[in-house]
Amino acid sequence: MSGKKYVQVAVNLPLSDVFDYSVPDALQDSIEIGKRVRVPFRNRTIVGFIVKISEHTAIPRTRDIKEIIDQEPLLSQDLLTLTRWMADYYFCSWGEAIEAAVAGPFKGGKTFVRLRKSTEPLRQIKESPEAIEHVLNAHQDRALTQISKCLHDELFGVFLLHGITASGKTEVYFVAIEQAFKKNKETIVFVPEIALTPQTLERFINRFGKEKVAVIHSRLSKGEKFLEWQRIKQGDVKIVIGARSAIFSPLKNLGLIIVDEEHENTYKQEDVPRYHLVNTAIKRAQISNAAVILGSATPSLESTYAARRNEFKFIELPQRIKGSDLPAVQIIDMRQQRQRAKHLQVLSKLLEDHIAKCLKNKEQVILFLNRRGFSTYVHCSKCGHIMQCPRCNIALVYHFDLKKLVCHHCGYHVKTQELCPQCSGNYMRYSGTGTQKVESELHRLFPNAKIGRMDSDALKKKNSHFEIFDDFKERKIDILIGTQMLAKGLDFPNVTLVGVISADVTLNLPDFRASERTFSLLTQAAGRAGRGKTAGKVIIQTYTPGHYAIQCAIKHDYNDFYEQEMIFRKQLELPPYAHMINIVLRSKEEEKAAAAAQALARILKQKSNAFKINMLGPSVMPAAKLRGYFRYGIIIKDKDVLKINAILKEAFKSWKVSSKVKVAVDVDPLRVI
DNA sequence: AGCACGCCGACT
DNA sequence: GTCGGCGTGCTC
Repeated sequence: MSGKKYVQVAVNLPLSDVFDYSVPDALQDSIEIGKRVRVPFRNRTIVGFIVKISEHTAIPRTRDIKEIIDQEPLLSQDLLTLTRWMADYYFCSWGEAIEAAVAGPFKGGKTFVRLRKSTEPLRQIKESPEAIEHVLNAHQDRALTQISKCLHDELFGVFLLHGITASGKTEVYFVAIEQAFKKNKETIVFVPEIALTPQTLERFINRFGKEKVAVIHSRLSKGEKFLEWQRIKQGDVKIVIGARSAIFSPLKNLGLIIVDEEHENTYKQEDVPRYHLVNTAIKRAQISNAAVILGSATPSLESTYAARRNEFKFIELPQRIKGSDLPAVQIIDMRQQRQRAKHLQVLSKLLEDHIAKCLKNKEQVILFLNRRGFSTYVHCSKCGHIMQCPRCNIALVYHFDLKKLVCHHCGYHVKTQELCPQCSGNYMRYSGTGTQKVESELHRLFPNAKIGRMDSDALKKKNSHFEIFDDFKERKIDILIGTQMLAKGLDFPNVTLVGVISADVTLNLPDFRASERTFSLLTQAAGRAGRGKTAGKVIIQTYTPGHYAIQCAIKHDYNDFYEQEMIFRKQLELPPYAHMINIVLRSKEEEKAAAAAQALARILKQKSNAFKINMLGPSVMPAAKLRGYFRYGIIIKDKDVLKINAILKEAFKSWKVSSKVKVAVDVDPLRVI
């Protein structure tokens, strides 16, 4: 006869503690770690997760569990361990981390989703297994020798696969997956959301068969997500392809994790828990003794730094697989263009001529501009009034199709008006260039060309991610203009010219990663050119041609860029030399946010006597006002995130934040905005 | 995060 | 008197 049992329950609230509950006799036999329960919480009932079962409790008066929701545990011990680590590292509660790990259809305590046969995510994809000949070149072969050893020994290890664009990284992935499969181990493959196209999935399915592959991404319905989750849980699936959240797939014998385009910023979750997939994937692999392959043509500085310190094993694919050369990159100094023409041009003469030549040769063109809309800046030339977002105080962007001014931060929009709201003068000027203006300029210059636009605005309208890509692939479009989403890993063999309308847009952002972003974007963009038989050409327009991010991109020289950028990072003690923890305090009342930030800073300063905390601020955030909130920030830089988090936890315990002030902690932020 | 409790001013 | 706005504290 066993005694009374207690369970520790984690709840999806920003409360750091777990809560002890007693188990009524009737439920004694069904309690299990990883199951969800309904528990009384003050005057309401909430859903929580059982994380521990014990015979004792330190709590004087526990309340009974009301109900056990699941027949089977929703989360394995491995995933509980992973989420516990996430909570510690990314400064959230265990319950919040677990909630992120629970698949869509189970959110909010939901139990069952009735599934129809028709909701099979891969149904549209035609299976056409071909006998592809997998001839690996010497570099690929060498890469695999190292990875194979790790897979064979079933040991944890991280490989950084630095392969230039079109160097055959995917084939390396495929063979590694096969080797894991031979060991009866499963693989998770991460690709940036945009690459989760039918074309990508087709490659995997043709290689491994529909039965073994599951797909997880945000566009699946709840029913589809449930179906995929269930297939994985039952052990039917050997390969999961997905976006970020696939890291929580309920695989039992995880052997390999592949993160393609590991430098991508979509791998960082922007809301709680603010985890980075690469870091989290490495942790999960460590828990499961699995191998990790991080692949990129432009690895993050963090990853290269880790590789140089032998924390990751470094593998290089320095040649394009078909032997074609990397495209020639030419810079156009827009300062001189400006002197020549009175009017500020969108396209330089040279770029215009090259486009014309391509069109004549029936070749395709991709143009990049990392800015949506038509005019990015609207002001009154009489009184100087600038049209700004009232909630964010940043310039509104004119959208031609909507005839509206739009805030790209918060989505606020107003109809355009003829007269200046300040002086009522009729002198409103529209300046600055967005993708829509480039599109209209192209129509003017090349009236016979078929022109497509690919940015988040265009996608909303088309409601399909792939239609434009398909049209482009089938050559129904001659010139495709788009934002950075166009640069990512896509393969259009008939593209011979890539033009970057302005390399300065990303370079001039108030962001310590601006150079890294620019170099990466330019390199990736250049990689879209000349993937077929005809050699490619890349033209970059810029006002800062001497900048090393641009100069290194021309030379396709990652290492040179790395060395130069690391000097700057070292001087300012920026990542990867230290981790950053960004604390943002926001309030609708500016003084409250400022006061709270100062109070927190004072407490941290006191603690810094004992712990040596390297703290910046409190200071007004670069985007000081956002969505109507005034924002103050404190940045802490340290090599040891867990140590800082422990100190922060202490600080928050001893200090009560006013309910009018909201606090957000972002560990390893991509940008400090 | 919610929600209750308790303290103040203002209004039928 | 009592409605309600807001600061404070607690949730096993």
